[in-house]
Amino acid sequence: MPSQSESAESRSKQASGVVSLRTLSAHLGLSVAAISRVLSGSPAARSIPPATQERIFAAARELNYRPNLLARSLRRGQSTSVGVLIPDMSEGYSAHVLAGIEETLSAAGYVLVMITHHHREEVLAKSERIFAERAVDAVILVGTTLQLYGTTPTVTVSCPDPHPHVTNIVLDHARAAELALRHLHGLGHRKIAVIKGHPVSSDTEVRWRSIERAAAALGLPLPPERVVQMDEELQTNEPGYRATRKLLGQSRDFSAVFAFNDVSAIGAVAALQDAGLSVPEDVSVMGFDDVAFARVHRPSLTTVRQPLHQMGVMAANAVLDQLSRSGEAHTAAVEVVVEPELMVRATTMSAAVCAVAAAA
Amino acid sequence: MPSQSESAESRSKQASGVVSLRTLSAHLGLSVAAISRVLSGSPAARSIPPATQERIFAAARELNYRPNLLARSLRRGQSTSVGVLIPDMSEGYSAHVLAGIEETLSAAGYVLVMITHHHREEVLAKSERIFAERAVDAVILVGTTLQLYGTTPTVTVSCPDPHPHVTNIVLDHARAAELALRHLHGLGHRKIAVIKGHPVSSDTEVRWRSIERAAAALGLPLPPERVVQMDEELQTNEPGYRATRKLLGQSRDFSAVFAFNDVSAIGAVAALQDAGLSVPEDVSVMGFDDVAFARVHRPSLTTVRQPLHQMGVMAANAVLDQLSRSGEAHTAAVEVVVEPELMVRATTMSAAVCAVAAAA
DNA sequence: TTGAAAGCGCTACCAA
DNA sequence: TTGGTAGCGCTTTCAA
Repeated sequence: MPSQSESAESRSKQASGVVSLRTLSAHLGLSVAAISRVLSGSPAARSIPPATQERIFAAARELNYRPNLLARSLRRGQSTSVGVLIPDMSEGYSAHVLAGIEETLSAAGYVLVMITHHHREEVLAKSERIFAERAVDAVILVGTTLQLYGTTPTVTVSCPDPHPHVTNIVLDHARAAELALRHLHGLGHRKIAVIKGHPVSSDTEVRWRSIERAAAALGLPLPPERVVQMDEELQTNEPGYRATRKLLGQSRDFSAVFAFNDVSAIGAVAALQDAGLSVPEDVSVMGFDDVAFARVHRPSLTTVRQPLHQMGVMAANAVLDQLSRSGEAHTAAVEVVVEPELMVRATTMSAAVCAVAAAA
Repeated sequence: MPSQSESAESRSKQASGVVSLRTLSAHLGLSVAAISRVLSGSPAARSIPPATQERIFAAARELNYRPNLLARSLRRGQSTSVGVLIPDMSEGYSAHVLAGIEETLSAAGYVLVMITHHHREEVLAKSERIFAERAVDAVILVGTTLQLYGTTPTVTVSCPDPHPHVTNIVLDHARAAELALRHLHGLGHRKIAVIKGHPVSSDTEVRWRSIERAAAALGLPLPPERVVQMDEELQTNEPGYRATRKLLGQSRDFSAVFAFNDVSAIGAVAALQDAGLSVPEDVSVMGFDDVAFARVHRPSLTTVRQPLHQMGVMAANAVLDQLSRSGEAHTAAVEVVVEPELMVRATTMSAAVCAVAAAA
């Protein structure tokens, strides 16, 4: 009824049907400020009587009020959004990590600003602009060479370049290589071939160095003719297939193949079979990552499991943690190391062992 | 040098280091309005001399100016963001569609506001609030029962409920069923078992009805004992494995299995093999979707291909199309029908056929 | 050709 | 306990 409110109401473009604080203000005869305090859960709301608060909540519900987060973000200087830079999203590795990130951050009310770069330099360069324009509160990089975004809190997953102000979630690569090679060694393998990743993959270098060290520790030689590198970053089995063909051309003097990841391991199995070898009877194959189809594939794939989903969750939590105490001194460099796990399946089991396992 | 600019400068919180139009204004001695016109590519910029424009661009580059899209969105009443509601993102189907959406929309300067609902009712309900608060310009629903978001332009992919104002990208299910059954029929199969999808999957009903019709047209009976339904929505091979076990318990009188999707087809292959049957010698198996591992799996999976990536691209383009002519009358209901494609691979080839194919 | 100013919806400061 | 109001950074009329 207050005519003053009426005029405020008509001044606004209510024809558009958007319910703002002004709409509620006119409806309730209360100030915009009071309503904002109550609905945004501001600490200042404590000084407003419960009866009034209830009236405000009721009106908000009735008129279906939605705060405009763009306006809130502009005012508060934070957008409750997090930038995510990832090579790809339609393949296993990224998808698992991304799911963990998404789940955690959206539960906390955040929204993702996702960029998939497909390892293209121009997209990486553009990412800074996009994140800045959208005013993301933080950035998560997955499997990507480090990009720095000024003072924006940054968390990385499996990024090769450590940096004093960036939290990095990394696998214990030394342990991973040890698990894999020790397992093969334990099965009696002494001549092990290795498929290195494509140079563009962020884990390629560190993985290879870890394998070299673990092999040396076990006294396993890694002569050049038993090492091949993938010629493409494609997330299909083809690069692994081709790499294994090349390997077979260089040498047949090996009894096990340690592939860069699961998808290339599947390609390796196919190439070995096409060459008339059987897996695991003639050659054992070991994958890496434990993506969904590693278990599903026949023969099921022995692999070193990276807890990818959990790594996504950890990255998201690291972001939330940094954002929650953004007033404090810059946190020291953190490297969160996660543990790999050996998943023993059919591709490293002899037929006899398989039968026993199936019976169990 | 203009002291007036100086004061404008100092009034602002330049200590924060954020370069806004005001910063540029102070730097250049030009009005905020003029700079905005030039940098935002407004048509009004044509009335500004090239020399001045160049000066403005130079300063923007030099000071690394980034427009604040939050502020722009607030002012313009559109956010250049699109909401995407999807069951899951870490499995094949959604990931392929999502990749197409992401690729297309991010090339157009849009950002996604993604919600994964995992078929949980409360998340679906919450989605409206999230999209409204973030002021998305449009919404894309993937494999989800229709949600209506007021006047927000909406495009759906594989959604069961047509609606007069919603563009729906759908597969030609009749054609898909016909392709699959005709192929099996052509191989001589007369007793075909079917694994129906879980009731929660948006394609389950329409897929089943199409199969019934195509089977009738070919004179193929579908007795209840040769039909099973998946008991879970999980995107692993397990529901398909269990369904096939159940099927084998009900009947062994079939020579082919048409699974609901690729992942359940893989489960079916495993279950058949575990029951001592070989694929495709004893039983042929047909999948649906053609996700990445259908080709990679051994035996490789014959399947009905949905152009999932392309469907994502089409959905994104439909959104862009609607947004570009938002002044015009509401476009009529559109149903974009995409064509399935039969991918013949090993699981429906007899050993003899396989050998021929491998030689080719 | 350029600038002043209103205002998008919100929050937070300062008064009352 | 409540309200007025400045202002986040931007675009866009309206004037000059």
